[in-house]
Order: sequence, then structure tokens, then C-alpha cells
Amino acid sequence: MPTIAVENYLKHTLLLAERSRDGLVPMGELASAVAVVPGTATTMVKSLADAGLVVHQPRRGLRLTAEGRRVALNVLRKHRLVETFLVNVLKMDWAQVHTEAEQLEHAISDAVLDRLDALLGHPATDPHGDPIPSVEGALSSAVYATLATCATNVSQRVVRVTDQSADFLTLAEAHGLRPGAAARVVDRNLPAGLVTLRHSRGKRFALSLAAAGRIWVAPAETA
Amino acid sequence: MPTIAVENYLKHTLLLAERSRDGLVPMGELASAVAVVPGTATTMVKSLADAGLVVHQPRRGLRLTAEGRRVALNVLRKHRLVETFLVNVLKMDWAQVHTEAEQLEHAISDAVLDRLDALLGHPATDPHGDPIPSVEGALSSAVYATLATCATNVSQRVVRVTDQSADFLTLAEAHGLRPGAAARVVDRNLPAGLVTLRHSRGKRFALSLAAAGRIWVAPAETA
DNA sequence: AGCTTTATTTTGATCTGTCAAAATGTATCC
DNA sequence: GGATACATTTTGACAGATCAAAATAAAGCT
Repeated sequence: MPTIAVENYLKHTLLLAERSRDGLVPMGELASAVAVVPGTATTMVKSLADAGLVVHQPRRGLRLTAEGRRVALNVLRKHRLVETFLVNVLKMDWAQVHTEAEQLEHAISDAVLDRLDALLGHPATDPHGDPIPSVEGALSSAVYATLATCATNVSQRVVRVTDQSADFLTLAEAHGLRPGAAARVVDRNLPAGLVTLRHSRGKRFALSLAAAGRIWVAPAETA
Repeated sequence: MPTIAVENYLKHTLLLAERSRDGLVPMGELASAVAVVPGTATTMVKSLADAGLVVHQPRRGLRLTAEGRRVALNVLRKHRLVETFLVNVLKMDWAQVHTEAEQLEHAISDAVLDRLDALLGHPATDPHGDPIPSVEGALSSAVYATLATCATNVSQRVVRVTDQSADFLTLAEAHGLRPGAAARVVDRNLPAGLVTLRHSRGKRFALSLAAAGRIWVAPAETA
């Protein structure tokens, strides 16, 4: 059984690798993701490499092996299903569940996970719109536009909110920006770094370009 | 926050103290309950004493302080509510849930616990009939007879099964000995160490005196 | 009392996971 | 092309939790 620390390093390696085309994760990024000093990450990565979970290219970065990816996906699946459970069944605030799931993902067995998955109706995404890896280890990675890049003055549907901080999620919710909700960009001021949106009931509000980039959208179905 | 190891030592100290009138738990019993060698338990208990969670009387044993008891009860509450959730909601086998809860009890927050408690309807006991400590830290400790001590040829109701091993629980279930079920002792042969029971549909079967002592009963209501 | 058994404590070592700070590569910029 | 900046790795130390085995205390038995 991998330890909690090992599971965390692998999970963050997976998440960081997703957002970097060559899949090579720099040591420093991993260190700050798992909140340790760089030297600690180096030490740990060497031992993960010895265990065959990652490949370490000194001074360049690391990538998951097939086995490391399998473990990481299992942890991610637990994390996201637990989040879904906490929001859908226990009715907890979506801004808090990330922290809770961070602990539970390491304590839940595969047997419990399967029951939970069935109870929730085999969901494809968690409450933030993040895809839930399948039991077989498939992880959908569709490419979406964001509020920072989508067409303006076209009705969009929020599909994913890629920020786990409670503050951001609370803000997003206050503006009705939950997965499934409608949104429309009415103006985008690049020099000012501002995106202006209009909510369904006509209200306008602004987000920074950085914040807008964390909200993924798809053109609304006009069927 | 207490570590997982600390929570385990405290939980087992509480459980062992319950079954010993003076509340003084011998080091050896604690060591085998947490599955470490005696020397390890001594070391740990000294540090728990430094932290004010237990009182250590060298070579005599240890007892919980008020603070230690508070922590232990909280862990026990988590354990038993999680077991109840796994059986009642996820429909898992009652023989397996103990092991699962052993992990989850250390990962679940008080916030999640409260929601879970509400979802389950504030149960008073877990699926084995073990009492669930209240939020305030009250732990019912009613005294019951067992199949080894109750009146014979009188209809009894099972209230609790005080053995967590999967084997024992599977056996108990096979004989219909779950909390709430009816049971009747038709004969008790002390020299042979055997208790003969009759199930509701007339079937007879035997248990050892030791096994029978782990099944708590109350006279069936004849209302 | 003296000897033996048993429980407990001590001692010395190990394994994980971590940090601080020094050493070392690598990249970048005149 | 050399000085500088930055990321990474190495080194030495430490805390938590554990074990094996030796030392010690207590209890029990002739």
C-alpha cells in the first residue's frame, strides 16, 4: 500500500502533468503543489523512482510511469467521488469539500469507492466539473474554452471551475458560475485585464482575466 | 490535531478501560490492542502523558484524562457512525465495515460527521449494537445479560454483538444473531462449555460459552 | 527468604518524511 | 564568454513511530 505522502506526490504529479504538454513536471512545481521545500521533493522523487512509480530526469523534471499513473488516477477518482458525495448527498458547501476530500481520499478503500460510485449513479464529473477517472483509469480531457477565451456575446454554459480555493468557489457561486449554469461575456478588455459578464437576469459583473480563465465553458446548446 | 497513532492509542485505552472496573489499563493490554510491542506502548504512553491526555502510573497502568477521553470518544463516535453509514446506506456487509471504519475514523472531519449523523437520523447504536457516543460525549453503558448468562427458555432480543472479527460476525449472521433479532437459550451445559439455542423457526444450534458471552441480550418485550 | 516467572521499562537502532542551508548545475544576459 | 540569477540537489539534522533485545521491577512459589 502506498503511504499518504506517496499518494499525494503522485496525485499532484498527475495534475501538473495534465497542464504541460510534454508531461515533464519540474521539481519546484511539484514541491509547491505538495507544500514542501524543493529538497524534500527531490528526496521523495528519488524514492518514488526507486519504487518504479515515476521516472526522474535529474534537473529536468519527472513523469509518471504507467504504475504511478494508475495509483494517481485511483486517488483522483477517490477525491472527486468523495467531493461529489459530500455535495450531492451530504449537501455540503462546494467551497469546503475540497479540503475534506483531501483527507478522505487516502482513507477510503476500493470496495467503499465502488459502492459510493453506484450510489451516486456513476457520475462523470464532480461538483466543480472536474472529470472523474473511470475504474479502468480513463480520464476525459476534452479541451474547452474559458471565459477568458470564448466568443463574446454568445450564450455559454459553464462546464468546469478549475480552482479549489474556498474563496474563489464562494465568489463563483455568488455570481451563479457553477457547472451547468449559463453565462455570457459581454466585453473583454485585454489591456485592463478585465472580462465583463452578464448573468441570465441581466446583471453585469467583472472578473479578472486570470479568474475568467479558470472557468471553462462550452457554447450553449440552442436546441 | 492528534496524529492517527495518538487517536488509536486513546481509542483503545477507552475501550479497554470500559471493561475493567478500576479504569486502569495495563500496558500489555494496550500494546496488543494497538498491535505494537510493549516497549513501543510505554514510549507512546509517556508522550501521551506529557501531552496531558493520559495519566501514567509506572508499572501499574494508565487511564485517560478528561481531555484524553474527549478525544477518544470523538474517534469512537466517528468509527461507529461510519460503520452505520456503510451498512445502512452503502449496504455493505457488517462483517467488513469494522476494518473500513478503522481507516475512515481518522480522516473524517467533525463537519462531515455532523451531516452523516443527521443523514442517518442520529442513531443510538451502530449495526453491531455498540452505543454511539453523543456529540456531548455521553456514552451509554447499560448493563445487559449475554447468551452465556441470561435466563433459559425465555425469549430474548439480541441488543449487541461485541466482537469485531469478520469471522465471528459472519457466523453470528448465519444464525440470525443480529441486533434486534430474537433468540432463545434452550440449554446451557457449563461443564462442556456449551450453550444450545433455538432460532425463531425452531432450528437448534450450539455456541461455546465464550462466543455466547459476546452476544448481549435483553428479555423480549411481551407487549 | 530466595528463586523463578512475567510484565514493564530502557536502550540503541531503524525508517519516513521533513527542513535549513550549503553546493552544484543550467540558463540568461549583457 | 564570463558573471549573475535561478532551480535543483546534496548534506546534516530532527521528530514521530516503531522494533529487538537487555535491564529492571513486581508477583508468585516453594
